[in-house]
Amino acid sequence: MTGKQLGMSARLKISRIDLDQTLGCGQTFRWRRGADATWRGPIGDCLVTLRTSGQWLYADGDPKRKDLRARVSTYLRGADDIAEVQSELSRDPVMARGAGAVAGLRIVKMDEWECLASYALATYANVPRISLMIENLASKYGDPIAKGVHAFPSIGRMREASVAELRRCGLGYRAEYLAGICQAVDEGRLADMREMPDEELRDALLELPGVGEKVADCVSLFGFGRLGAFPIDVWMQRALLRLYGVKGSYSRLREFAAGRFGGYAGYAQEYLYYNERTLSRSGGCAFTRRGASSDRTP
DNA sequence: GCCCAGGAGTGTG
DNA sequence: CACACTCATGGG
Repeated sequence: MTGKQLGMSARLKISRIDLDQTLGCGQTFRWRRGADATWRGPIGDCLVTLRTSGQWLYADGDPKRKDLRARVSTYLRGADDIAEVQSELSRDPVMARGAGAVAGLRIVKMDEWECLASYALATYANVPRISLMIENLASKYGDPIAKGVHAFPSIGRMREASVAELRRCGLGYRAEYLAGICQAVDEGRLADMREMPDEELRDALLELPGVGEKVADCVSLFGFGRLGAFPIDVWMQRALLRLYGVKGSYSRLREFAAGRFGGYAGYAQEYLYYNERTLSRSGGCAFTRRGASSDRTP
């Protein structure tokens, strides 16, 4: 093929979606925002550019992909009923006050393997560095899918790499964990895990080296689409203390969240995470503990 | 230079 | 059960 390809375009209706909230909140690591408010990133082996206009979401991608619309819709969980999510969560007064400000945030549905490997690297590192580690791995082991962009590497391809080689991608001590996960998991195992009930899946993930409760919950939520999962990191500890006055062990906070947020705890978690990390940085907290907006910075 | 980061594993009280 | 310590390294 010679000459520039315009690429295939698809138009989707995904209720209330906000790409900045959804792709910039830190749940996923490979999307980049352009100055024109477009977002570019890989979905599997397809590089996609997204933009919103009015109530429509436009997706541009590889012209050879006939399933671009389906891929994007699945990835952004277009079938989720956000009105119902918001309604359910708003039985909690704190959520009732702030959830509307983040109604455009959707949990993503990442590829299971990409999610597992990515969050295994996400321990004790900030989001920019996690992105760096992943891009290093992709450019070294992933198939090229566009100029300067590589797909996330397959399990098989990454399994062939030595620990020392992985470490050279800047993984630090995480290299051994990733290598161990590659040994313990294959496509068949991931397929089995898709069929497991939530708790069994969580236990299966916890058996993997370098996977603790927080990573297991992230992978359950963003990789396997279990919306009841509630990952707790330092930001969530702060949010739960500040907004609900609760603190304690992981299991204690987890039980609090399950009782308070139910089956959509994953959405509540991401709402609070986004609020704590992004909104409170600029002094514009959507969620407040009590009173309408009395504790906002004027 | 310093502190922090979407923690987990291991050992100890 | 709760802590304390270590792990390796780039970002802000």
